[in-house]
Amino acid sequence: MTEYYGPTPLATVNRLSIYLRTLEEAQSEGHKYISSKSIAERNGLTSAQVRKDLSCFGNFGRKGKGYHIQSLIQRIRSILGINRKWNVAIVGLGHLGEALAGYKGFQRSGFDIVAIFDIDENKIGKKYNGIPIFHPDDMKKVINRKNIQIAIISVPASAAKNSIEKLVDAGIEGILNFTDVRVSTKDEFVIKNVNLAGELETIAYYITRPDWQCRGI
Amino acid sequence: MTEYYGPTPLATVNRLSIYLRTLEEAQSEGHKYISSKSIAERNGLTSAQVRKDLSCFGNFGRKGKGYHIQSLIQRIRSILGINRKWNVAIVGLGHLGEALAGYKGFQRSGFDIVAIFDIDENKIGKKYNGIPIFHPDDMKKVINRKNIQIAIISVPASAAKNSIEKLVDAGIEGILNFTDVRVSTKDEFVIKNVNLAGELETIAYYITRPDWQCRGI
DNA sequence: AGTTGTGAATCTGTTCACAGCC
DNA sequence: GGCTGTGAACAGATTCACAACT
Repeated sequence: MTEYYGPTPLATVNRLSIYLRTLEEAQSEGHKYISSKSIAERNGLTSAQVRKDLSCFGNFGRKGKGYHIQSLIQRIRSILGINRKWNVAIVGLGHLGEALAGYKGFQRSGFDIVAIFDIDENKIGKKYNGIPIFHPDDMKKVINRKNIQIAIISVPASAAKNSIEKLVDAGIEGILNFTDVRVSTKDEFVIKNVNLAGELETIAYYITRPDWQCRGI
Repeated sequence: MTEYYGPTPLATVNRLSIYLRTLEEAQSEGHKYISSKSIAERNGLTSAQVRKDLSCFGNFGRKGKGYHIQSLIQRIRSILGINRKWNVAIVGLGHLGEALAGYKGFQRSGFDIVAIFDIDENKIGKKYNGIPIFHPDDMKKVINRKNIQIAIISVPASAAKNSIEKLVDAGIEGILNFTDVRVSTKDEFVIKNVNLAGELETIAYYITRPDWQCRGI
């Protein structure tokens, strides 16, 4: 029996979210236990990979039986750190910002969007989807007062760098960045970049080169 | 000199989009040449990685000088398959669908959104952002008539599986999937999944475990 | 029989370090 | 001196295969 569960592969962390959704799905189908094989099949993975991923965090399974869904859900939520509430801000209320502010999936994982920042004077002081809108100059104040840990950036590329600096200055802990801008920083925060055009470009690449096959990416 | 540029690492393909944006940025700053070191620094990568990535596709650089920006942009666009137009459909005109339909970044890379599908009778026959809205039952007809290669799925999870099946049946070549649903398929199409809640969950994980350090993800 | 957990083997991707060219 | 391109070394992630348990 292994006692030390050391640095976890980044790839494993990314898959935990997928496992969580699979478990919730299996539970809603009325299952009590699920095997690594079933988790794998539902996601186009191998069962060995599922077992190895989960074994990074402990011995959750029962041989011959599989994993107890209810308790594995709790475990994964705890591992991911979503067995609590997170306060989230959205910076930039364009189309994308509106979509993210209205996205139901965030609430379900314990992410509460509690503030929006935008430079449009017509929006400031009002609410969108029940969420108050502030001027970016008030970022530090609002982030501290509302105890916001994570920000989602959906501003135009030209405003991105400045927004990130302001957020870091305000003491934000994590940033989900939807702009093209990439920061290389030594500061103490976590940043994850999502490049929407890049996703389509990757698809175009694989369509163009069907021989170098790679279906699910 | 290597003549065969074989199966390219998936990770490399993903970075090509980043390089492309970096090159466009450097060009707009007035540069003619750029070194692998500069590309790397702008993105928090190593210069060796940039060189190795680019060397997958040919010898584009000039020793002692760097890469000619203008021609490297053309090369990468050609490699990615975006030196042409792609016709794209959006399936599901909720908040996210609207955001994607209005997203400027797609146009810039040659992705034209030419059709939207939604079940809302009040929307069908109208336009959003100048893009005509159709009933999903007409998918096969519209996709063929408008020569659509790629679809973006932003429907509720409950409708996702059906939408994917309809798209594949209509002969779609690539799908960008924003729903939780994962398909494991043997069919001849490329699918890429983007999990928005999962992105935030990964951030929560790394905030919760600051010791297992990993800043830019 | 069915399934987990895991060491070993394999595969994939990154970094090093330097020859070769400008 | 500066920079690319790349083989070799290294690190990371996946798959194999099987002992152990129910």
